[in-house]
Amino acid sequence: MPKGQLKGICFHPSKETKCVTCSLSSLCLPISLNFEDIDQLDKIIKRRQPLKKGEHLFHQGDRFDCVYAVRSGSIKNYAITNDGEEQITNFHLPSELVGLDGIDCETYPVSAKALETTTVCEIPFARLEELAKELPELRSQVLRIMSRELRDDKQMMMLLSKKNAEQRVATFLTNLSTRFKRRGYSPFTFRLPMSRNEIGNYLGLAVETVSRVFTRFQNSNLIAVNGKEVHILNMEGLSILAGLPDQESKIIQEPKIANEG
Amino acid sequence: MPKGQLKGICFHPSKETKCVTCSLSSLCLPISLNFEDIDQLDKIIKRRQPLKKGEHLFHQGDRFDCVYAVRSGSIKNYAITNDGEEQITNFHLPSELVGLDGIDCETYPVSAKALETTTVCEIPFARLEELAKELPELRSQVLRIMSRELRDDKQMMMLLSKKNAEQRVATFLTNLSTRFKRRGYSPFTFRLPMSRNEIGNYLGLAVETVSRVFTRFQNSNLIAVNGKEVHILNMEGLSILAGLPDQESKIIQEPKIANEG
DNA sequence: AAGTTTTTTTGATGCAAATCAGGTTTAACG
DNA sequence: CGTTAAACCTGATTTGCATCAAAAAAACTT
Repeated sequence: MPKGQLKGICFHPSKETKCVTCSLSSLCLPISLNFEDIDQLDKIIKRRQPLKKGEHLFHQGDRFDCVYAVRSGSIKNYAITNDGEEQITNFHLPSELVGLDGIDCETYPVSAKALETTTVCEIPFARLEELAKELPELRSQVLRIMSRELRDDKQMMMLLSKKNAEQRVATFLTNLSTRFKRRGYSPFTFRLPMSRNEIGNYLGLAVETVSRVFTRFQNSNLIAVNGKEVHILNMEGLSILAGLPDQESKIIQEPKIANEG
Repeated sequence: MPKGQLKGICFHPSKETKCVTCSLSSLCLPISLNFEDIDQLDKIIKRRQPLKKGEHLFHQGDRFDCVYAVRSGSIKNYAITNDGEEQITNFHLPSELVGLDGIDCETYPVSAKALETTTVCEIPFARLEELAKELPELRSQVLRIMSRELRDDKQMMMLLSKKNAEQRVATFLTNLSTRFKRRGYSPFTFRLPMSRNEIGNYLGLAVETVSRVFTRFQNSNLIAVNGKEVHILNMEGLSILAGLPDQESKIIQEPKIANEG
């Protein structure tokens, strides 16, 4: 399923890769940097030992010092709520940045945990800010990434406040599909890195509901599921259920009212 | 109820104020800038004519060019969903920045509408980026503000996926109270700038439910409501219902597991 | 490979909140 | 100022999903 070496096993990550040769650079921080600038960025980045499934990148409350780019595998962000429950706030796939919501904090506001064997690039934030002084492109790239995350969060808020169980799961699957596609994987066939429980937690649904919706989707030939393996059989049907993407909704505008400026 | 001139009526905003003399500067962009730097920031900011209730600051789909700081009044952000429904994504009070989620977009991804007579400072984003080149403090302030919004969004996601109707409304009221307090208003007595409908929309509840919860809170002497006027009678009770703030939750940590790094 | 734990699935039941319906109050406006 | 529309409240009913319970499947252990 993986194309190229996206998911290549790298036990010596330090010597293995540089941003310049990284297949993810077109989706990650280096976007829109020239070769020289990428090289400068590269110098401040540390490649860490791969995390095993269940290991933490950082804990809620740890001193904030770095942001991380996922190289392979996947990460979940979660917080512990007042009543001691886990609440998942995000899943991160390769090329995505983890830890941005801690920038103005002493400590990370959430924990980050590997869902599978995962490699990351560690970016000391202080040095990133230093470097950003000289590289306007890098600066605006950080802003763009954060702005995108803001928009994704608003989308998530809409999902949680307006969509029913089927729409939520359909949105989740099409969203994952899109992200896999951009990373060079098949948009139709992929392996879910997270459990049903985690999907439910993230989507504001009970595990049982997630399971039931999966079964229903299978019965109506939208998808075929085998454990964590998912095949999307009817992408259009799934997309319609999910609620069409943003382009469409932009056409629909609120009718202008009399007292309008 | 307002203290000082926070909510002062200003029909000639252009000559009226500069960041240096603005009572909100300690909450807004100029934070941590010295006098000279504030002056530079001031030069790129335009004070617009006040918006009347219901007027738009911008529409979803308008070309993105400026972010705005609310000076007085309040703004709601909303998007139109695929099925033509309005979905409110945020309310903005004085000193808060509007439009940050459009930074990496051609166009604003949401609309912004005045909930009452509202004055804003208009900040052309291109010029802000220019200025940020020379002012590292300004740069990190923008990052901090965005990072904070990210965290607020995660909080909102938790509210929407885990909290029941009473907890949502309690959270909403205590949150507003805190924000009013920081801005120099009473945390116990304030006027809701938005309708029950808008509260429900934002909190993922039906209008009727919001209304019922208000009544229940009133019956249990947590608050006294008269239309849009709210008095908080038992702040502690309300806070407990809302789920205690972040400090508490940081103490509770997930028990470390065997396979931990 | 047998045993143990965890995850997933399926069914039955209960409940919180949505929806529906009606009445009341408040705001808007000619 | 009176008329109309919008916002708000309250009760009755419905319903989607959570919860409870328990079996089946998968994933670790030894």
